[in-house]
Amino acid sequence: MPELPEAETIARGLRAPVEGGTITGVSVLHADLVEMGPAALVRGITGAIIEAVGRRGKNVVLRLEGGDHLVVNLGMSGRLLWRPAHDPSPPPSHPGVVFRLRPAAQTPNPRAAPEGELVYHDPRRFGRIRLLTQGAYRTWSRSLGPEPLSRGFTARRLALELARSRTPLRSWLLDQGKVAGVGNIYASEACHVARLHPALPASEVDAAGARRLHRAIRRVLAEAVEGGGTTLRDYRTAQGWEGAYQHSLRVYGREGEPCPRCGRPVRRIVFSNRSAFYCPRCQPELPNDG
DNA sequence: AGTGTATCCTGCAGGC
DNA sequence: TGCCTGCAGGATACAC
Repeated sequence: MPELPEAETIARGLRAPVEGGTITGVSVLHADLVEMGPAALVRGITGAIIEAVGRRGKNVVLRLEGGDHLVVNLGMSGRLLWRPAHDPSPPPSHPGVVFRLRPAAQTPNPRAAPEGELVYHDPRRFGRIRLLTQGAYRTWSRSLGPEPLSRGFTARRLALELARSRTPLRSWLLDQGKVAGVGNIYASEACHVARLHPALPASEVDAAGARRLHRAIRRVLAEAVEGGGTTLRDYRTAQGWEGAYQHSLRVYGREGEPCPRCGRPVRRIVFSNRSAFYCPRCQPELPNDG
């Protein structure tokens, strides 16, 4: 899934319909999606007002009145879909949890205001929904690395952290404790933009490489947010639309196609059981190769 | 510490 | 058409 740009796009699309709304009911269709169990979720959020919709890493976060946070990790195939009342479009095929909402905008007769639904949809059910108290949320958030699009994510900090690990760069980037929100697609894309081999040990990235990587991560993620995310198969925005960034991918999923920089065929390698895509010419094995 | 493997699941593409 | 295999954006636990 959904990596940072997809979670960000979903969060943005939920703000208008959801913020300020009240959760009037919850239906849990797949209990395995709810970390603390359906009963505790229903008890914990029914009647709560959603104060803000945000994102942390790849997670969509609903901040509730009173300080609790509803954290949604979309796994591989999760969607968060806003369905206005009386929406004529067909309902989601794999609903897992349905939140019924009374919108913030008060009509003259609030009881007449139609409810909408926020549907968590997830065919593979790798996603997880959890309700955290304010303190638990802070603890969880601190376990994640910096937000790559925030000011706290600096080239200097990145260089210092890279130097501490010999794990392959792609694996390092997938570690949510190092940088929050990068997944397999954008890890390959960022490595390509930075001209660093995905299997290069992190500590072998030199100072110039770390500066390029810092810029590349931010550029790729920001571009993908602008494109509304990457739809390969499952991802949709909160409105059910596909993203557009799949048309702008440089190397991910493009084995054998020409590198957009030099024209050499893109290669695919597998390590840690996952594919990485790279250009053998632009991203040589060793930092001072080629 | 880091890596490979397996696990949770379903859907889909490709080969036969 | 149908069966089988492999693969997929994530996260975690385990053995080595």
